[in-house]
Amino acid sequence: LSDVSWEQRLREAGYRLTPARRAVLALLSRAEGPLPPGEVLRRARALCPGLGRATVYRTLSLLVRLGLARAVPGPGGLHYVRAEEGVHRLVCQGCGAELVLELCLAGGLAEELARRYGFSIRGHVLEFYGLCPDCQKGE
Amino acid sequence: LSDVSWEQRLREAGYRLTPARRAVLALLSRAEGPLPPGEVLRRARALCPGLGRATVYRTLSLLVRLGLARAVPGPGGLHYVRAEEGVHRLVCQGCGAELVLELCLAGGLAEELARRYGFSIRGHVLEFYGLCPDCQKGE
DNA sequence: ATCCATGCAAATTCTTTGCATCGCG
DNA sequence: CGCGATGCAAAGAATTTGCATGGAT
Repeated sequence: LSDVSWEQRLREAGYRLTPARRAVLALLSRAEGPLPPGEVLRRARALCPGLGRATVYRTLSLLVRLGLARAVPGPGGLHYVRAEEGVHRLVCQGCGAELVLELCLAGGLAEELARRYGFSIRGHVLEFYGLCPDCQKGE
Repeated sequence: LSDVSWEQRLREAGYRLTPARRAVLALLSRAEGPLPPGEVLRRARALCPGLGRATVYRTLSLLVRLGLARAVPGPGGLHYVRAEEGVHRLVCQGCGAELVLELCLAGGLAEELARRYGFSIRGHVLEFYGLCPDCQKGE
């Protein structure tokens, strides 16, 4: 998804394209991983000075509703990532270390689910949980 | 995972087996899906009257650390499920409706990840996000 | 008997809401 | 211009922490 198609999707759904939304959108695009709302605010202010906390929350939940972003469990609550077709992570339960995986095996499955349940599938999350080599020692 | 093996795992890790922990453990076992902490408290009090809110939070995060439970994104924050080998859901981004899926396709992959990254894999989450038939109309 | 775990309540942090104003379309 | 979107501040939830007490081992 390019930034342009994001903007189109907002418009299609009847929402306005504002500096605040552009900033959050752009920020999530560049982020290297899931971010908590507070961090989204901090970083987005570089792109949109004076941005308010409430707007970040409103924008994040709008983006999730539209399928442009996704919430994943993280330290201290929900973290947000740009919704690509799939999110694939390997997370250590000991230290929280996180690896982004390059695989994808859910494509065909998504189609079957769409058929079977009538869902329009927008994306998926595949996360593996375990202990990294270091944390296995401490166990 | 049976309740018994949960208890053993707590002990192995050097933690005490208390009524509060037993209650939360038992509750998650019977739950039909992920629950928010407040709901865990409400239900667990049936099994352990006088259970405190703080204890629920402490217990949930302990269970996650030990790999006995897992946090997933839900309305209003994190929800918790008993960690089985895998969690598989189909979630509507419009209304929050949730279907539990019976499939599993991650088994072989887990082994490869263990080999490649040295992780000890304890479980996984596979979630599909989209719009249910009803919410597609409103779009 | 020893400490870990608990319950309570306060402190802190996170999220939502109300409302006047601003600015996109 | 009109109405949706914003920022601020206050309200409301959710989560964490400190500490004296109770209970598991």
